[in-house]
Amino acid sequence: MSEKVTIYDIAKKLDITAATVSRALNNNPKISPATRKLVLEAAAKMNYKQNKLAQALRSGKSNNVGVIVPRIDSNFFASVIRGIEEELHPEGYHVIICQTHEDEKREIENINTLLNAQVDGILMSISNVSSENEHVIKRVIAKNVPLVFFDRKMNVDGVSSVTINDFEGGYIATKHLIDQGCTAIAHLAGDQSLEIYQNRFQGYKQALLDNGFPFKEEYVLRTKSNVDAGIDAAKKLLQLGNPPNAIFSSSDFAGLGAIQEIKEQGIKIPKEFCVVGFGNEPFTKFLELSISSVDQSPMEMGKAFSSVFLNSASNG
Amino acid sequence: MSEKVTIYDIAKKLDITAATVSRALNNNPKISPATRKLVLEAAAKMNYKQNKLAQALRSGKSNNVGVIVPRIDSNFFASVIRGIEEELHPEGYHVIICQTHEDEKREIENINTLLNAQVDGILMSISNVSSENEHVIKRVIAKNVPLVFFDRKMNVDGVSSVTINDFEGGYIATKHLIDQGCTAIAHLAGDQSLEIYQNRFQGYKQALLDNGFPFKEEYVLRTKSNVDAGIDAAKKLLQLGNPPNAIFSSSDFAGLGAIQEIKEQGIKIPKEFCVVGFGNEPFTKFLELSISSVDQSPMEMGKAFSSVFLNSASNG
DNA sequence: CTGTTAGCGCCTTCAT
DNA sequence: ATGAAGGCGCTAACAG
Repeated sequence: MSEKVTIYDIAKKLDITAATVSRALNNNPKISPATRKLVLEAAAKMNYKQNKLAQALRSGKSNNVGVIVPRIDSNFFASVIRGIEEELHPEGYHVIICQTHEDEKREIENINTLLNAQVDGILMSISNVSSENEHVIKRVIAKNVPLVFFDRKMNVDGVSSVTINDFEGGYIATKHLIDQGCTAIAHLAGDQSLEIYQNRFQGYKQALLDNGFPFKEEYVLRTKSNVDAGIDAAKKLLQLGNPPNAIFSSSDFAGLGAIQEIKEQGIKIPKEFCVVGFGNEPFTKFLELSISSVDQSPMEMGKAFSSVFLNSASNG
Repeated sequence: MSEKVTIYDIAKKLDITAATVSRALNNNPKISPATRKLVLEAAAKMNYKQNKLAQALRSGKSNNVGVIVPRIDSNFFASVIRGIEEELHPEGYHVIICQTHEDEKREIENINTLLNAQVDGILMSISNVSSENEHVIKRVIAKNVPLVFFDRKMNVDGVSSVTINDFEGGYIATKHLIDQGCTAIAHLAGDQSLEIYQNRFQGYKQALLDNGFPFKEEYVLRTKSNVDAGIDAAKKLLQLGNPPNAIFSSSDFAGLGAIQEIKEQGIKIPKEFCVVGFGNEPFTKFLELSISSVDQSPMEMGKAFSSVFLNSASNG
């Protein structure tokens, strides 16, 4: 039953003050080597552990950062978090996870809870763009808590963001299909209120334009990022009088659904039809060339956030 | 610049005491409806947010739980965490993530940091069984911090654990292969110092025995849980004078590697060779029957932990 | 029903 | 180099 050991316990045992113990423990220069040694030894013997909570209250610094993602069990988000954790752990920070499930209320609620928990920074991939959460986000800024967006962002003054170049990604993906000899390329566009999807869409358009292909409105379908949405979309596309022979999907999941449907209809992939996804979910690696995917390098994003954060933390 | 608003600020404005404000905010029965209303309104107007840190220090309860996993970017662990987060969020708890990368030092370090951060509970999938970490774990118990193992566990008095029945899983997987007509079944066993791998191995043995198949030592290879290890293992097995025609792999990743190598050698899966994995990484779903996998239901594990934890938290 | 007091564990002036 | 004192923000025990 090792009870709580505080600096007072050490002080009492050594017949000195808690202040002195604190100084010794914190490598304060104003202390004699002798007492420091004594304190350190006693601390070790008594198995003293600093109470981070008290320190946090005192210093106003919790050494925690919050990460808000739609869901954690997606390889992309998990990898981002891994990147953050690996970078920040050595600096003494912890990572607190929040999920929104794309729900705006939970998103706002999560920001507030993290603020109440006095996190030193917040990294988020926003689910919704609305005046509601814009309001909360402004409060984060007012509180001087470093906020960084990643992947899906929102343009707010004073907020950095870490994204890949989605325009370029969309461009490359489309160009890749063109290079493969595809002549009629459809696009599964995501939620167009989110900038990343807009940009991927623009990249797609630009690639068509630059390579002399016409842009056809009926080849663009807005889909959710899941397998079923991809199946539906593929069905619709294949029913067109002049169906496409390739798809650039904004999402790996939708792309996978499309592939399933296309195969289902007896069309050979990739001989007769090509699909490129976006996001690089690990399953894309095992589909034997039937789907390529633009890599978002999530680990790198996580690490990028960490340096942005550490910077603003030390300058703040 | 919305500065920190404390209960003292509210108290001053209303010309009452901080204690009264606190009571009003916490729905303490001993307070007049009138003052409560006043306080609540003022709090809202002044945009007061409770400082959880202060509350935590005061109450000795941080409302955080720590989760220690080898890595977070594995679908299995991510799903467990998702299960925990979903269950615990409504109860006001946060989830703090730590990764060990299978490193014993980081494992011990993580436990200590979580303890220092005053978490209310710890859920961990241990990487190593050693006297070192057994020592730290005993300290967790001594501190009365609820500790629950999941997936990979360790037998320590006073520690619950949440696992699937690995023995049964191994048994079912092997039986499945036998039912498919496989006659020579090899086993990629994991690290045998971990109980889950021992149990899967035992399940494998038992299934062979119960169905009249001989157990052959040379059919059992200890492998790490990654693709390369699976490739190596398959190479060795196929070089045997009497090679197997099926593999039960303790790990999906090793299983995948084995499949790659087997295909590489021109052997048809699943016609000539069957592989069953364990863990249910999502990619197994897209391999068109070439690999089956035992489902570990990670979300359920996460939820199971949560109820164990909430129980001990309320009884503790 | 409300005010007073005290302390959670730590650190940091201000003295000495 | 060390001690004394106060406060981070909150709540619980004790008065009244």
